[in-house]
Amino acid sequence: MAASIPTRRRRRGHDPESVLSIAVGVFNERGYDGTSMEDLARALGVTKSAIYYHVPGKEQLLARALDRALDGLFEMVADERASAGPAIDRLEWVVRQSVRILVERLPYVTLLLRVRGNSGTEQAALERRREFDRFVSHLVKEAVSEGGIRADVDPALVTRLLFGSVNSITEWYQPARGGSADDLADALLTMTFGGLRVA
Amino acid sequence: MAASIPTRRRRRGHDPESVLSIAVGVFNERGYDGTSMEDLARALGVTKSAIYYHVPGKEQLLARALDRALDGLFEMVADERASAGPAIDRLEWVVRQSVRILVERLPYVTLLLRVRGNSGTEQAALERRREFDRFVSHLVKEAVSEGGIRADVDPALVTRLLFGSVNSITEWYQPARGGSADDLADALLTMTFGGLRVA
DNA sequence: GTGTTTACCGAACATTCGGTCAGTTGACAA
DNA sequence: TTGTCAACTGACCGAATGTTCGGTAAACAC
Repeated sequence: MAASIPTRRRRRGHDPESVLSIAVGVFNERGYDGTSMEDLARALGVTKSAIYYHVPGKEQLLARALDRALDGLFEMVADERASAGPAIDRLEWVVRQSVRILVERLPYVTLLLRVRGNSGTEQAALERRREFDRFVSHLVKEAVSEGGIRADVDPALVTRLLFGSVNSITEWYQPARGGSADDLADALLTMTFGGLRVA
Repeated sequence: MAASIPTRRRRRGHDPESVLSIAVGVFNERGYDGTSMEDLARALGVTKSAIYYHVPGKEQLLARALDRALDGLFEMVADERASAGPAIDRLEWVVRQSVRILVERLPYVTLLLRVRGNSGTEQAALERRREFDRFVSHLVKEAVSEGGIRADVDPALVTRLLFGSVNSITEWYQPARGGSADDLADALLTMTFGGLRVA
């Protein structure tokens, strides 16, 4: 007789990681403030109080999720490819990597982009995000002054419009149906760097 | 004397309109779900219960705000300039008008773009919004097949990236400091239609 | 077997939520 | 002077909120 069929032997069981990933999913569906611990409990298949065995509370869940997104962005900025070479090439690389991170860590970045600063946790995340934005903005300015980007546009404005397009990916991208991160980045760079209009 | 026509002398105080515009401001600062009626009361300088003298409740406030944004978009779509002429020109016009509406009705559109469908009110707004998106998406497809827009990009994808850029305006535009809606639209169309890169 | 740990439940906590209602105020008309 | 009425207050309601805590069944270690 087959000694031990290990299926369903072990009790299901959550850990902080699985709680986080499921919670972030619900946060993105209903919004952080619109999500109650009861909602999370239902999604996890446990009672409210069980959540507190794995994580300290709702806000910690948010903090961990936001860090996961921000850490990705800052790891990229630290890469030498973000600091060496022609600014236009660095910008293209940063845009491409941003799309990659956004797709890889989709739920976490989605959550980050919806943060409004309602708590200390959110304000801290906003400040880190602004630091990233400043980095990119500086890059665009360099690209303009190096002649890689047309000079008849305001660099700060272009940065915002460009990353508005990048960040919008969180609003509609579905990993199952959409193309790869590279395909996305190709389309985005074609439009913003090359232009849509047929000459 | 036919002076029975009531001279509209108003006492100091609020009306449904002023309550709405202040409420939408708070909704955009803290998020709809993150805003309590107590928060609104504080911003209005009255007690919670005074709000109910002017409006039926919190969700009605949201519904009215969302309609104000959506009505603007659908009025534009109904204009003949959205339906007649080369698709590339119609698209440019729609983008330009979208920017204009977004700037004119900034707080209302901002609120609309953050709706996730948590209630019947929100779901109804989402459905109207999707209808608008479908209109624009169709316009891009036409522009591709008419040869106005390069054919090596997926029309649906381009629509999303393009309007991701447009919609991002709500995330950072400040009427006091930023340029006019026309300036914004110029920069946006320069980037997306003409391309950033110097040839 | 016994003891320990893991993962959870159910009840309760104080607080806040959106909303109701009887009553008050003060500007105005008569 | 009196009455009207728009605009508002303050007390309150039941429900929902995030969180705590005592207890417990199952899995594991010995």
